[in-house]
Amino acid sequence: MTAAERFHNLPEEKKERILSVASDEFSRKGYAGASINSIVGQLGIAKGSLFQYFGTKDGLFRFVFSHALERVKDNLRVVRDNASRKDLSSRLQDTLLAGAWFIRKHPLLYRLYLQLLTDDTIPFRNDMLLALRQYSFEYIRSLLDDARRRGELADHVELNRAAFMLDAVMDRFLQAQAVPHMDAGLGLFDGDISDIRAWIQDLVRMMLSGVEKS
Amino acid sequence: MTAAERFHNLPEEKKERILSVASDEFSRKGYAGASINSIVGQLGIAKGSLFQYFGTKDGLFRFVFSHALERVKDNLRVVRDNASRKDLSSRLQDTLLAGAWFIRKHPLLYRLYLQLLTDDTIPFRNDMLLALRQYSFEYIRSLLDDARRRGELADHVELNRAAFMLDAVMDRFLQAQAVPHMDAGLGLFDGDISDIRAWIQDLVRMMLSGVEKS
Amino acid sequence: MTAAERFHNLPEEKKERILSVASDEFSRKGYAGASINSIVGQLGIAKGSLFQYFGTKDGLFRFVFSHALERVKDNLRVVRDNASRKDLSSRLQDTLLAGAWFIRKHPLLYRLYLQLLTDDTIPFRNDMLLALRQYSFEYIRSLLDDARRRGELADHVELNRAAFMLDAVMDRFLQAQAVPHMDAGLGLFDGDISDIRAWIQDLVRMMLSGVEKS
Amino acid sequence: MTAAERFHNLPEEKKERILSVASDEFSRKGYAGASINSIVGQLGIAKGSLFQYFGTKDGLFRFVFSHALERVKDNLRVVRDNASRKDLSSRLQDTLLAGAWFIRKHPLLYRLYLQLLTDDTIPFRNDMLLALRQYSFEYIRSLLDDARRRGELADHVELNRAAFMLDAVMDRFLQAQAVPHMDAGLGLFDGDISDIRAWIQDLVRMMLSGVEKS
DNA sequence: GATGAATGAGATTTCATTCAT
DNA sequence: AATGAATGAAATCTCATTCAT
Repeated sequence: MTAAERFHNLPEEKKERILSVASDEFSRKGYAGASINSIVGQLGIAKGSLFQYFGTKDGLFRFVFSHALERVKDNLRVVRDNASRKDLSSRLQDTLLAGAWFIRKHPLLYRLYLQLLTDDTIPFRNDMLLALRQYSFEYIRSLLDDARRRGELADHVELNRAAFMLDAVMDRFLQAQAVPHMDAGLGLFDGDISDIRAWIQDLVRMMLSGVEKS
Repeated sequence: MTAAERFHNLPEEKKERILSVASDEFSRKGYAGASINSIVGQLGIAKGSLFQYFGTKDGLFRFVFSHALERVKDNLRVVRDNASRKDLSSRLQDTLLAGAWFIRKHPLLYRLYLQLLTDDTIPFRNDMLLALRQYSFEYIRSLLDDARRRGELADHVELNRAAFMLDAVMDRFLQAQAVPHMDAGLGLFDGDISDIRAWIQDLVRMMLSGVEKS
Repeated sequence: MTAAERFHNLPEEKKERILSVASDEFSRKGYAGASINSIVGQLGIAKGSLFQYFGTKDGLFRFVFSHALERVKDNLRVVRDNASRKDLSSRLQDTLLAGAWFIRKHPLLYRLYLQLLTDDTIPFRNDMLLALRQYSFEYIRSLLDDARRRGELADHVELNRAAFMLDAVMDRFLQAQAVPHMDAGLGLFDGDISDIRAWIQDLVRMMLSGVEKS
Repeated sequence: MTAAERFHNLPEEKKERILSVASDEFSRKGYAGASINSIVGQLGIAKGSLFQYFGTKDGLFRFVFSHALERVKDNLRVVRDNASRKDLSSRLQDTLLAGAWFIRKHPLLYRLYLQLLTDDTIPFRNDMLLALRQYSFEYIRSLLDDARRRGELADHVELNRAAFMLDAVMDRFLQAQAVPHMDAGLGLFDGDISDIRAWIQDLVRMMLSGVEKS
């Protein structure tokens, strides 16, 4: 019986507690800084048990990360299906709103992703990061492809570059929900989720139509 | 004599070598993952010496980070002074070009900054991060304030939000120079620096005037 | 019901598989290096089961070892009975041939014996080792006693010393069948079993020239 | 500075104590059974120090083993030089006597060698074992080559087989000095070293009757 | 009777830090 | 001022063993 299977057989409640504590530890301290001792201490289980479930620290990190990624995909899938008939602006707004809501509910997951950007010591970092960026980029591209087909985009717009820009702004917007100080101390995102609708609308409008006087 | 003073008295060449190796280690492995052993091993100096110069690992990291920040500020100062008379589009282009050039020359410094976003174990992380974002945000705001004064911006544009968007796109653009895979594997930035002028022009045009068919 | 009884009640096929895998593990890695995890992993049975059969790691090792010893005794018994009428030279040759054949068929058992020579941590090691050496030594002594009775030996030959010498040479000859490199890389024993008859004849002739009545 | 160099710089007395305790541990418990904790406990030094000197457990074992091997070679070299003019019988006697004396003085070293025979988990075991057997075998061969040149050997004697036999008997004789019970409980070697001269003479006579020109 | 989850002691190894030379 | 030997806490990981199901 493999390590992963052993974990799978645990009661749902225990699995969730373990994932939650481990996500917290990794997202707060990074891969190298995270401590198995600290995790089992918080969980109140034996050190050996964690290694029965995941084999190594790498194994635990990978499990935590892919679990998080699945959650993100689930979320995006729902958004895409519900919004497939609307115009580009509405779909971007829906995506951002869903993303913000998700991140506020699971702030650790986003921070896990940020670890990937910088930490060379994370095993399989490159694979994980590439998979993630491709997933996000291709989602945006599919929205733009639809928009072009419907004639919503100016002719001169090159889709890869536009996708890059939209991805960047949306990603930073989401980052600001999870990482303190990313709004430069302006307190832009301290309120509850309803306050950010106006932000989202304005952001999408600026991206789509610019800021210059015409 | 304090630790910092001891470091200050070293020959310039040695100081540079120490900073360079330490930056490399921290930016690659993060704060927790970095190893003093590895640093002194690469440098070929005694472990005790490093502690004479910086007191603790924290002290070393802080010194490395603030040194990097000073370099970034130097760079931006030059850009600002040289470009103060141009219009918003030109100034953004100049900034992005200078940033890209800087990051390609000092890729480690940017990765150091990314560490700050995620690692709670970094001492004084919050202070450092806030200082950094404020510096960047205020730079963009000053560009926008000038543009409004000159009547270059549409009336409805709210400056904080616009600054946020510009900051986001530009930051991601710079990120893509330093972190592999951030361009989703499209190889957008593999060429040399002259290849990205077209990118920068298009990016700035999209930010300022949008992508939608008018 | 005792642990041993529980094992005894298992189907013959299963018992053999367990003994074979355990012998392999112990003979390869020594007592301390052997891992119960590895054994049950290879067997595909539950860890708890092994402890039901043998109680402890010690118990398993002791069982494996005495089982092996019984096999050796069985083999020698057959040789002794079949060869009781021949002269010393023929009986030594028969013994060596039977020994070589046995070791090629059960190489692990011989290596198990070698473990005993060195590993203080093996439980009851001294008892086991003494029993084994006595068994072997007395077998040789009995051959020599017969030879003296038949007048095959020179008068000056002291039987204990002669037994020691014969035991030594024969043991090393057998060792060379089981342990790679004991022939100093000459490849003396790489061929199949028929190739070693000449070796055996020559070895016995050299040994006996020293003790036989001329 | 490498680990080995660090050890080299220690005061002679300390180095000897460390080697002695480590040899004892390895030779008593085997590679896997030996415990770094136990070694540093006996030495009264910090665990980290041992790793500064030898890097890993493997490194420590290898150092201990090659140190032991050098001692053996030193011993043999002295014997060979002092005895080069004598006939085969005298030289074998000298070798055995020197070997017995050496083993009684350093019983651990011989037991270290026995570990090699059986333990697959010892790093570089095959290389070490082959080197050792070749060294021993070639020493015997050189004695026999000399003897043949001097016309001391019967024509029919094949040198490899004769070397094998001599090596075997002598090795077992030495083994009996270091491993209790190898004399089958007869107490043959319990006395002091002078008692074994008679043994040696008789052993050599028996061995050579088989190979010498009559 | 068989299972395998749980355990926690103990294994090897790394680390930042101190301090005598 | 520079060194690097010494340290011991803490890291990851393995292990034999127990016991409820």
